[in-house]
Amino acid sequence: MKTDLAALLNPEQFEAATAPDGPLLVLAAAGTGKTRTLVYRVVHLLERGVPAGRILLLTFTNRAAREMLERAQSATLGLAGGLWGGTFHSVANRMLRLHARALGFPPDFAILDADDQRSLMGRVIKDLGYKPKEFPKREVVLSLLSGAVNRNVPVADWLERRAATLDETPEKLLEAMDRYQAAKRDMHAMDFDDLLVNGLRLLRENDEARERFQERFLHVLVDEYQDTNALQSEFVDVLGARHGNVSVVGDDFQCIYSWRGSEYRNIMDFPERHPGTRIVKLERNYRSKKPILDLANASIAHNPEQFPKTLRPTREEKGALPRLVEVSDGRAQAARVVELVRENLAAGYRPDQIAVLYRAHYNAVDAQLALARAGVKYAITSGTGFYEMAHVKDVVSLLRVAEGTGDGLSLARVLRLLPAVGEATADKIVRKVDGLPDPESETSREALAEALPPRARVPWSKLGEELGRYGHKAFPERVGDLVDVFLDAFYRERLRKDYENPDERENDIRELLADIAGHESAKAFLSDVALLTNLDREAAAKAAAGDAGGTVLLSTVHQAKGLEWPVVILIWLCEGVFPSARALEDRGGDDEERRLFYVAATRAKDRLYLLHPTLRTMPDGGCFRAETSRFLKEIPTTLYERESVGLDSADDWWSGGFGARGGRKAPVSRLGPAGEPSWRPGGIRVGGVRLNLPF
DNA sequence: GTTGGGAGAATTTTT
DNA sequence: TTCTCCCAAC
Repeated sequence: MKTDLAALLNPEQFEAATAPDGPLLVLAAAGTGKTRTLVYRVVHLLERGVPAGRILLLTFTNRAAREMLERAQSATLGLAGGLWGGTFHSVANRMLRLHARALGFPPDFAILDADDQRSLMGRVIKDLGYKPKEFPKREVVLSLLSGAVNRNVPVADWLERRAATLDETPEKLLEAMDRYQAAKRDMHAMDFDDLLVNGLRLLRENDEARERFQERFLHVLVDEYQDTNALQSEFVDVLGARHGNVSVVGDDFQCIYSWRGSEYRNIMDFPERHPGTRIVKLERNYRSKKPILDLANASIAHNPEQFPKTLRPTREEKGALPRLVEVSDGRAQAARVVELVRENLAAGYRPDQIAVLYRAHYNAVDAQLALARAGVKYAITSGTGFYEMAHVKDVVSLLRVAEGTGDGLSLARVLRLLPAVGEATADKIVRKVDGLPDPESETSREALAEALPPRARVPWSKLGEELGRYGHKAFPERVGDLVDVFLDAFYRERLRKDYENPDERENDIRELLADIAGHESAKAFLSDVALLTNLDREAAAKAAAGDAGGTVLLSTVHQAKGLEWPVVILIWLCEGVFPSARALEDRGGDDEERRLFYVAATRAKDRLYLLHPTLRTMPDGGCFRAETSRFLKEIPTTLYERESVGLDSADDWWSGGFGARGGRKAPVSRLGPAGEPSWRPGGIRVGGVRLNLPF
């Protein structure tokens, strides 16, 4: 029985979902059922008889891919099995694993995450003989390189364009970048950008691979197309060239990734690059009440150069005006957030119907603290993901060594965990064993042990013996055994010495083991561990928690994209924070920040709160006046109501009554709390998301 | 070469 | 507050 799409979709959505073969561009404003339409297009294709294996669905987050696949799967009673869906990075990864040799890589090439990239670049710069202060920071060099790569521009040209911002000659920068690229190649490793670059190169240069995938994918569908960069749009074009069935969905208003090379012009140029494109516009908003849309529309109207588009509300019930809340400073803001959360809970909303959104992770600190103290359950999407945490990466490196897929980096990482072994010793050994010891060979292990300082030999031999047995045990037990020995031999002690929360970290490792056991094999886990993000673990953790009402979510606006909540509390609407001062330095930065504000506002269904502190405190304890965000000032005052919470409501912290902190009548120059963390946070961790309490 | 203490800086967004 | 870097002592 076929799904009755006409009954489920409005006429425009229906047109998009059931459009005949050929290129299709769906311009979908926020909350107009974009994802729904794309899901039902997949459903339509499947029910029309297109085999799932011949459909490719590209998204920007794994979460989006998973959600869409699940929905398609249930709508078609399982027809969607075998459909390829995922981020550009993960799909490229999948293709590269199948054809790695064609590009001179082994199929089990490693993927460097941001942290690996940093250390590799740091090493390159050091090897070139620069002292840390003589050369731009490794992050700067990496981001320049990435900027060029993602725009598909020669690095030299890109450096020339950025000449004004450079502290070093292009020649020296290029030298460091070349060395970095060569080092990756020597290690048979790719970084995130390489997945895109090499994925595209594979399709362009390797006839077999190109034929295979072009033929295979009868339909290519792309979500959030406005966020594609030069590499990604070409990737789509090449894949779709054979059958010409490329369906893309996007909203130029919501392009918020141009800092990493996204080109919203891709979406405007799509019809030119794909002659015969059918264009469908979705403008009926099903999400937000009218006052929220009015505010969002008024804000985005300040941006030049967009496809003209107006969100039309379908929810005609009279909603409350968005409320602008002025507070004295970050702590008062946090207190107000708690009150607003409580008010809305009292009004009948569940915790998971409320979100607190902000520009940057660190903006969440105050609110987090206040919610924790108030006993409100919340979850937070933090900056460092589970798989990026040092102790998790230590274990992953160990696994790489055991599986024999390790490179010098992972061996060095494991060795450095031994007592009395530092960078130099580890490097010496890695060079000696040429990056890859044979864990099964006793002589190889002994040779390695000889190079170790005496203190490290006993712990190493314990681990070495287990490594020797590793290959003879079954998965996943062998992983558990290995990690147990690793912990007992020396790692537990290391955790105790280096960190304040060794037990929590050991728990993370147990969690990691459970995760690994959920995979088909250790190798399968290793091949995509770098691509797993904290968002992926979110749903799993939520399901595991099994909370009926869920939790209030704290999130950056970027990570909130594509999601919606009845109640949205947007904080830190100050000049320099939102819009971010750094972002404003870039060309078009103002526009992009405004799009980000638009995304934030359109997450709200019923109620939108816009908070802005009038004071900002600095890390050193000083403070200064914070200008109201331009995004608030440029909106007609009739579009929101104003509530002022002056210093009086912040009096409690002033007099020390703020929670159990034990107040101090602090002068303005020292607002930082001075108490010790004697309480436990009331929040939960979501997936890899850790509560990093600042004190 | 390693380790630990102390000084100084610091906060954009993500695959 | 934490992170990073630098320097002196083992």
